[in-house]
Amino acid sequence: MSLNNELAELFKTAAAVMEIKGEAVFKSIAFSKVARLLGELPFDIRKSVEDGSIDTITGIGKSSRKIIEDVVRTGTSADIESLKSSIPEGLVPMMQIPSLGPKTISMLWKQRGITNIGELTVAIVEGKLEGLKGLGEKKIQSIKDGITMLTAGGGRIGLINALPIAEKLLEQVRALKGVERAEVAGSLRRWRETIGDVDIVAAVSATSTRGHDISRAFTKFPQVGRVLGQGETKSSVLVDGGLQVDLRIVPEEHFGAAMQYFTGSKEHNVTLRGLAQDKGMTLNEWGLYKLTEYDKAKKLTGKPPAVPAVASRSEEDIYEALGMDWIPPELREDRGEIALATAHKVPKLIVVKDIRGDLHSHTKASDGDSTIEQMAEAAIALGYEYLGITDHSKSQVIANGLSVERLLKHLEAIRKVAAKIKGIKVLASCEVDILTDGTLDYGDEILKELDYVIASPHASLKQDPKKATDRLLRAVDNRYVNIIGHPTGRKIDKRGGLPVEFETVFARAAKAGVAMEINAGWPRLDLNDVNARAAIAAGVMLSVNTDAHSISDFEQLPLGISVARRAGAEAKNVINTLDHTSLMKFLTRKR
DNA sequence: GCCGTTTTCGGCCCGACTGTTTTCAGTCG
Repeated sequence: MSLNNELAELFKTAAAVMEIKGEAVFKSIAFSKVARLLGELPFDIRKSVEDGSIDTITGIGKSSRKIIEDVVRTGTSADIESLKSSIPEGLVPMMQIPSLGPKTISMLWKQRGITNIGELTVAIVEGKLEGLKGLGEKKIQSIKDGITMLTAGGGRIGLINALPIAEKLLEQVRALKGVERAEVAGSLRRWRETIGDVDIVAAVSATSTRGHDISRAFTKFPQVGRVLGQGETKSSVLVDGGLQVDLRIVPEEHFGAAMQYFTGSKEHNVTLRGLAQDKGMTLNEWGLYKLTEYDKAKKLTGKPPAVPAVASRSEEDIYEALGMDWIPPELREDRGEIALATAHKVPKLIVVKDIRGDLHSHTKASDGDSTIEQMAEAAIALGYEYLGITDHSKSQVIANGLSVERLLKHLEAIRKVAAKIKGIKVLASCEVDILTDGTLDYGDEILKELDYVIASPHASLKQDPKKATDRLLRAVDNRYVNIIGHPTGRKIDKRGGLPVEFETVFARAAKAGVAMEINAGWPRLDLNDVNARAAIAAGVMLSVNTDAHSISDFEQLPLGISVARRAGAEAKNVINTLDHTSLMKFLTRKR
């Protein structure tokens, strides 16, 4: 784990400890913010400590800075250690249990001596929680269920698995009587790589009283396994497979506000609501309101009041009323997008249709399922101008990598297809392994025979940062290398991949004219959004490819595009939006 | 704990739902 991530974990733990101890909530919020910040920093925090620029990072104050400096210099922080040792270690992981929060954990500890999830499980089974204030039969049951869900590996599921489930449910919701329109919100709308739950917002006409019926009908869908909650405006269920799905029902005039609110992210919304306050307004799931009117009415009724909203019908209205451009959901992570929107400088994000060809694909020659012709025909059907055939190199024995002899024959076969087939340029290339020390799997005398070269790490993905960084640098330096494929080799939920110091690699790649791939194949999505964002900032070109091993794999392109969009990429940042002539200019300028 | 062209002190986002409550605390997103 990188130092940034280690520190992020440290601050996360510290925040949890403070919550359990019941310290001022804003302290733990501040530490949570520092944790998130560190996890997303595109550079090594060590550098900021050394050159003093840590002072300029908003969110890191005096206390956090001391903790970070201590850890950088000595490997540990006395402040954090004493905080951690002030409560039993096992209490912190209990925070992961759904429906169990800091207050209850603290009570369980003080009144029943429970200090970890195991003891809690035993206490429930033995009926030792009875008689505790606020813990009735149902609450205990929901804690029990929460533990089961957590230990079953519960939590987030992959984007690729959530998409079809959500699509089906959306269709069913739209078909319900009284529903005027419905859309998916939440992290799925933001295309996060993993999804905690699916959020669906449904609009009913302003005069409709069908909220309850719709809510009820939703909980009766055939794929619903369990109903977690059901109200007039909101229902939560678990569908088969354990995924939580929330439905919110709002009058149509509040649809935009509800979509904005439930799309999140939470951090984006918190910042936005702070901004609304600065402007004398308040923003909630019902709309944007003038604070004076809203407060006055709320004091009278004690409830969210029915005063006219400044904006609520569409998201565009809300952002506009706050003085900014509408922000694409993929950017709503509080990573600077609100400042951009206020300055009217929101990037015109790349879309799937901008892509003119795929530069990473496999055939039967190595470990693909289809022939060169089949892949080319599929690419034509997608409207592509070009397709790069990039089978594996000789070290990928498991993937039937090509020996030099087989490669030369394969190149001939590709060129034969290229000459014959109309309507697409088929490029003869290869996905060449970047070996452990950064040398490539073929010598230059072979590489120069290829139209271009994509070089990727496949094995030895547990190197230390220095070795991993040098490995990629050496590949970037090769005069024939044009693209670094899936630069870290990570697989979502399976392995972390190489701990590359990307600041260094990106600087070199920008200078050398080497593109970095966003591999759209699940579960790679590599580079990820944060690294791709840093690449763009460093002036590096990206290449979004599917790494297709069969013609159906081309369909995964939207996943890669979503990563590019989350990184703030425009078409001009991605080489395979170029027409064929411009692309070849890019690919040959190093030679 | 962090922040500041209204503030170095006094703020800091907001509502729904649940359960166990006779008016609210805890949790969640």
